[in-house]
Parts: sequence; C-alpha cells; structure tokens
Amino acid sequence: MSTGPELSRPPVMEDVARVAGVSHQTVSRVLNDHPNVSARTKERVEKAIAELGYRRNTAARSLVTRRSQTIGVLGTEMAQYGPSNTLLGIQQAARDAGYFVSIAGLREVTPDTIKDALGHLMDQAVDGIVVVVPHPGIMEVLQNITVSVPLVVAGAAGDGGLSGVAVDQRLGARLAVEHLVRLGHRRIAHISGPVDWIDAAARIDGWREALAAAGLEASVLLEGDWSAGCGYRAGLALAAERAVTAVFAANDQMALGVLRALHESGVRVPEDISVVGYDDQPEAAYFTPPLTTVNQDFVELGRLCIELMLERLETGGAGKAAVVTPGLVVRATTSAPLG
Amino acid sequence: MSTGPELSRPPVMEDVARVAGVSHQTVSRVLNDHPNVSARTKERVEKAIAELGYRRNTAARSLVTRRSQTIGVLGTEMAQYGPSNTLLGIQQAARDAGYFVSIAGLREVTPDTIKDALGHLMDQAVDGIVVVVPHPGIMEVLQNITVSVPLVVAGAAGDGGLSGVAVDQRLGARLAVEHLVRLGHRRIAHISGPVDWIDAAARIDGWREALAAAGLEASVLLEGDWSAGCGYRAGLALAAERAVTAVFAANDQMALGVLRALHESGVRVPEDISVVGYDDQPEAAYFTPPLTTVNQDFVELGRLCIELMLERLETGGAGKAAVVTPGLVVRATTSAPLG
DNA sequence: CCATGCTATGTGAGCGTTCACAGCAGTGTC
DNA sequence: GACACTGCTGTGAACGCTCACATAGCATGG
Repeated sequence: MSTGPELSRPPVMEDVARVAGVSHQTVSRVLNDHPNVSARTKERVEKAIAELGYRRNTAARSLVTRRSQTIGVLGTEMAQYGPSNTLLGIQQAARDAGYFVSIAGLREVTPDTIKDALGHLMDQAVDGIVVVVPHPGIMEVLQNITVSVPLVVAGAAGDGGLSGVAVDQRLGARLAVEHLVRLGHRRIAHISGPVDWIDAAARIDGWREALAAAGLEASVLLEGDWSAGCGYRAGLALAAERAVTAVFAANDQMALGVLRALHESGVRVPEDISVVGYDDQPEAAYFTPPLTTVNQDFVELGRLCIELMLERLETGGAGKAAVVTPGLVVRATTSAPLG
Repeated sequence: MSTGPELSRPPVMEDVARVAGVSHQTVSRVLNDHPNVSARTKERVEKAIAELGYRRNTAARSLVTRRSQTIGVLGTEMAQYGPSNTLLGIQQAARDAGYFVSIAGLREVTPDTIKDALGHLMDQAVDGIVVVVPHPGIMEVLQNITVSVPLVVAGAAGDGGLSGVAVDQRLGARLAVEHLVRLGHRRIAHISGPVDWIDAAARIDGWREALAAAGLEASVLLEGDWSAGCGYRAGLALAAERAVTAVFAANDQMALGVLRALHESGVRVPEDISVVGYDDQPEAAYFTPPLTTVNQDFVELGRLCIELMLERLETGGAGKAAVVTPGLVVRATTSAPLG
C-alpha cells in the first residue's frame, strides 16, 4: 500500500494501469488471460492489482460483453428434497467455475409465470438457464419460447431438442419392482406422484414395464401428491383391501405415510406387505422399519447440469447429454410374501 | 408493431424515445417514476415501451447507479430443512419486491470462505446481503468485516449491532420441555444439534431454563449433528440406560432416529419414554408414532428478512428487528410417565 | 414589465469495461 | 533494403443508462 494517496472511490482499471505503468487495455488483457502479454508486464499488473485490491466491475463488463457470468435457475418446489439438492449441486458447480447463480422460483407453474420468470432472468443478462421444473408441461412451454441463451433442463434430457441431464427414473422404478418380483410378489401396487410431474410419469412407466416383463398385471395404481399425508391415506386403503402384497411408493415421504398407515391398521411390514420407496433420503434408513428404496443423487444431477451448461457456453455446441443412474438400496421393508 | 423496420438488436431507450417522440431522458424519467412528467407524455412513452417490447438494460443501469436490484444470500447447508425453506421465503419476497436473488453457498464455514463468498457477492454489486449461516462464529466474522451494503442475519437478531430476524428458539425449546414437565416427567434428556450452531445453543438454553424453572436437573445432554443417524445412536444409549422418561430432540430427524432406536430396543413410546422433536417437518405427523414437536415457520423467517432488508434499503435506517415465534404441536409421542 | 419561481423537457457527460484498430519494435525472407 | 509477419502495447470509441445542468414555457407578484 505504498502507492500514493488512498483513493476515496474503489480502484478502477485506470488506477491499476497507472500503478503498473501500462495502459488500461493491458490491464484488461491480463485480466482476461490474453496471450500477447509479456511475462514481466503481466507480473507488474498483477502486483498492482493485489496492491490496490482491485476488483473488476461486473456491470461495466457485462454492459459491453452482454454476458454476466451468471447462470439463472428457474425452479419450483425449491424446498423439496429433490429440487433443493439439485440446486445445491448447481450452486456449487457454478461457483467453482466462477459463475454467479441467480434463482427465480415459480409459485405456480403456468405458461405465464414461466415466461415471466424467464424474462426476469433475461433482464439480468444471465449467460444460461438451468430449468428445475419437473413438469412435462414445461417442455412444451420452453419449446415455444425462444430464449437467446442456452437452456439446460434438469431431469429431462433429449426431449424435443432441449438439452438436459436425465435421471433414469424408469430404471430406478424397474429396479424397485424387479426386486419385489424376485422376492415372489405377484400383486404390486404403485403410489405415484402427481401424474403431471415428469418424475412421477417415468416411475409409473418403470413400474409398468417391470410388471409386464414379469407377466404381471399393473392393476393397482394410486395417484398421490408426494406428501406423507397422501401416502398415509393410500396405505389405509391398501390395508383395508389387502389386494396386494407389496407397494412401490414414488418417494420416501409417501412410503413413510404408507408405513404409518399399515402399522396403524395392524398390517405387518414386511411380513404382510412389503414397501419400497424412492429417493433414499437420509432419514429413510431410520424409518420403522428401515425403508428399502432407490437411491438417486440429486446433487450430482445439479453438478452435471452445470457441466453441460459450461460445455455449451464454451463450445457453443449442443453438449452431450448426461444421465444419472439410480440404484436400489435394500433395507427391512421388503421380504418374500408369506401367503 | 407498426413502427418502421424491426431492429436487429434489442431496443434501447433511444429507440423508445424516437417512437414516443421524446428524448431518452424522458423515457428514463417515466421508467423511474419521476414526478415531473405530464400524463400525456407518460402514456405515449409507455405505449412505445410496450410496442417495442423494451426492457431496460440492467448492466448499464447498475453501472451508473452502483446498485443492481439484486439481493445476495450467503448460506450454508442449503439443502437442510430450515435453510432451504428460509431461502424459499427470501426468494419469494425478494421477487415480489422486484429484486433478483443471487446465492453464494458455503461448503465449509471459515473466516476465509465467508470473506470469499462475501467478495463474490459484492462483485455483483448486490444491494444487500441476507446471511443464512446458523453458526455463532459467523457473527464475529461479520462484525470484523466492513461491507458497504446492509446485512441482515436470519435467525440471530440484535447480536452485536447486526440487524436480523430472530427466531425465539429458546421459547420453542421451553414450550417442548414445559409440556413434558406438565405431563409429570422429571428426568428429561436433550439431544442437541452441534453446539456450534446458534439454533442448537438456543434450544439447549431453553431446555435448561425450563428445567431450572421446574426445579429439575439438566443432567442428560447428548450432542448430535442433526442427522437421524445420530438420533438413533443416542436413542440406543438412552434405551440401554433407562435413566430418563422423556427426550427432547433438537430436530425432527434426530427424533426419528430416537423413535427407531427405542422401537428396536423394545422401549415403548410414549408409555416408557416420551419424545419431542423440533421443526414440525411435514413428515413428523406420520412418524410411528406421530411426533409431538415444535412448529417453526422458516418460510416466514425468510420473508421477514427481506422485509427488514427492504426497510433498510429504502429508509437507510437500521430497521426494527422482527421475531418469529414457534408453537408446540402435540401428537402421540408424549404422555405422562408410567412409573 | 421584468424579476422570480415552478413545471416539463432536452443536452451532454460520464459510469468502467471491452473491442477494433493502430503503432512499433524485432525477426525473418527474398 | 524493402517487405511481410509476429509479438506486444496503446488509443479511442462504443455499450445503455442516469445524473447534473440548461432551457423553454407559463404563471405569479410587485
């Protein structure tokens, strides 16, 4: 800090240039890693930057470049297990790559709110947008909107020209059901998520496929809303009917509700009815009994979205789509049927 | 869209001015709600804006105003129940007020990472920063850093000159313990969160206070890490010793672990041991048995943080600190002790 | 009738950066 | 020795907005 009087305003490039004895443009070149700067000059500039505590003004930069080093996230249900962990992954990966993350949450998902939020993000001149909106409707809306920046959809790759990172949830669901089939179950119910969620639909498909492959009927399908409460109600119904020997719930919360309902109804798990969940939330291992479920790495999903985004941002290409693969975790809620 | 040739570039103020037949400055005045604009002119300008689909360039604006209409969030453990819901509230309230939200997550909390993230946010010229870092260490660090924008701390008001929105967690803990005392329990254990969390410390204090007020001893304190796993281990220990008739866990996840451990050990809940949780996550009602717990509105917390922030931003004052008040929710894990 | 004040509008500069271009050494080629 | 070419550096003009100031019009008042 030996260089002249302290400035009252934050230092700008010109100040750095003066201290380093070069022009502002050379400072800019150093900052942007341009090739044609001699090592000696570069060093001098870097020293001046450190000395003054200079930080480049983002607004000025993005005014001229029309980029902002910011990635926008368009999301819903951000407090849910999946989305919040995906956001975490996005955030970490983005910051590692030197990007800011700006979020726009949707309270309800309609074409209008989506357009509105997209506009909100575009106003900020985000360089790219990661969409964490797990409803199939979103795809249509996105396809009909032209956004001038790359779009990456979390959890829905390849659909109609939009790039994204898919989670093979069909596989996850098949894994769950095949496990039950292998144990000898023949009547396996499914409590799904809301059918207007991509994830819910994929898990239903997986359930159907696995049953079909085993020559079994996909007869008992109850639609839920992801909440423990509706899992509970579904569980009560299943306990009353006793038409199935196993239940595959589309997430762990609903499985928890089922467990609760079965317990309350005096139905033993897994002896009378086996239960499988989905997500493998950290708590699932401590349900009573510990839940057999399907593990899925949402943080990784977020990270992959950013990886894909960076690839598109840098190469301008479409970027190869990635896939997250789920795996079965067997605990204590599944066994061979007694009957 | 009847006005001349389509522009290849996005429209700027000058374009709007031309269409409206005024100067760019008048357009700016309309945009910023300046008083001295005639109604007729204002209307013409607004029509031109709509016609061209003009959107003000944020970068240019913030280059000159040195503000960005962005509120930064400094957070940790963003995927946990509390923080993720707080973030949700922040995000909603901020957008309602026309602000962007930019997040910087901390993977680990040290003075360096905090400074780093703060710098990251300041680089973006955020207008204010909401801190969602529930560690007491954060306060010291923040006090020793001078940031040029308002800082609001979620969950820790009044501490050392920093403004924030507090949650009366001491009260929440007292509510839980008083409930147990009223039922007749005399030996009440506490499974706390990590003691380097503000929340954990406050809940311990509340537990101690309530016990002291009832003339009871605060002897059994087990430190946990918020996870169901450590609740489980604590539960096993408590089941083995049988030194207490009630357990107050500092969050619902740990309570879940306790429930699991007690069940496994053949200890009945609530007959042999009563259990109270904290947070009232939506799942708590479906634990086996349904959990008595303390309700706390994290989304509201986030909202209040933004409210406080806006007040500080607009009035420049300190803003009155708000408080979120928790409430007890009695379910099935508590009853009078048998012995 | 001119000084004064108020309202509505326009003009030009400047915010801090990057981009396009110009310059100017030094090196190699014919 | 003229020419191109490469490597490094500097100059000036954008980018799109807001701010400070200037100006014009019109009423008010002595």
